[in-house]
Amino acid sequence: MFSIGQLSKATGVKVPTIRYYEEIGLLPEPGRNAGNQRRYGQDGMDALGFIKHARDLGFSLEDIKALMGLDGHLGDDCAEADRIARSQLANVRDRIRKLRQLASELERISHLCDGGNGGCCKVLTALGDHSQCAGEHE
Amino acid sequence: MFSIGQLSKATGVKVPTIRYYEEIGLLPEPGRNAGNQRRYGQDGMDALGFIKHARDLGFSLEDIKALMGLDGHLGDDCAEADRIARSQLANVRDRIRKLRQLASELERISHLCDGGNGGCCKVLTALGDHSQCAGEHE
DNA sequence: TCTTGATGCTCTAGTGACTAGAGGCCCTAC
DNA sequence: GTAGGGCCTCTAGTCACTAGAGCATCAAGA
Repeated sequence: MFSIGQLSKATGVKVPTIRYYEEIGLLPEPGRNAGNQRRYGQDGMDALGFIKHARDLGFSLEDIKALMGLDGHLGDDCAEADRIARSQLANVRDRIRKLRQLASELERISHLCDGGNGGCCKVLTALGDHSQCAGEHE
Repeated sequence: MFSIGQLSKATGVKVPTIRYYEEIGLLPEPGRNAGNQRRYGQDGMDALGFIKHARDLGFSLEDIKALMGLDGHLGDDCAEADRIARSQLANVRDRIRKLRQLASELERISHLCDGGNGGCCKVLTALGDHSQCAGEHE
């Protein structure tokens, strides 16, 4: 049996966050000891590990709830789990694409200040004027 | 003079968002007409354009507030504007790096389901087990 | 056994950047 | 004059936590 603090250390999820996951129904309510403190078994550890990993991969708590719901009847809903994973992948790729455009524009803006005091300060002007941007962003 | 709705259409910032920016002191309070409705001049339009563009570039409202504060005394604080822009660039690059790792892991996980029913369903298992991951993420 | 300090408990409120809705007032065009 | 769209304020909700208050419990050492 693990205390909430041990669970936290083992998974890297902070204590208040664990209680929050329980509150919103993501993590099943564990048993309590005589002093009303939470006591977790291996299943609680596994569930929290699943959540942590999926969160690190950028899944929303809503998605994770759906994924965990599938866990009971795996065979049938493999397609559903796959769908969620693929949609998350598309999401991540889209974010990368947008961020690349932002980075290139920020580079352009930063270079305006390279010469020291000479061409300064075009940074604020560039930020105020989208028409100077090479491509579309957002 | 523009109404809040006209400003919204021109800049692409939603009406409640404009009021929100005013509430938090990012956008200066405009004048009002006889019926207590906001009326903006070109300066309001420019300020909102600046905010919009900087938001699209991923700057926080806090950063934008700092950037706009510099506007009055540009010469001196070019260095500060440049510092904020560069730190934002570093930030974006870091997010891209992390997202690339996530994408590659998500690709790996998605491929587990490629064969249809054969190897199904490893997706949920993979999500639950970080030790299967090739690299570090987050 | 007693004490001490870490850990645990519940509850409320705050974060950032909005978004939604209620209930009412104003403006413009017909 | 009236219809309907736009505008007003205010409150509360979103997501995924985070912080703090004020108190109870636990484990280890004296």
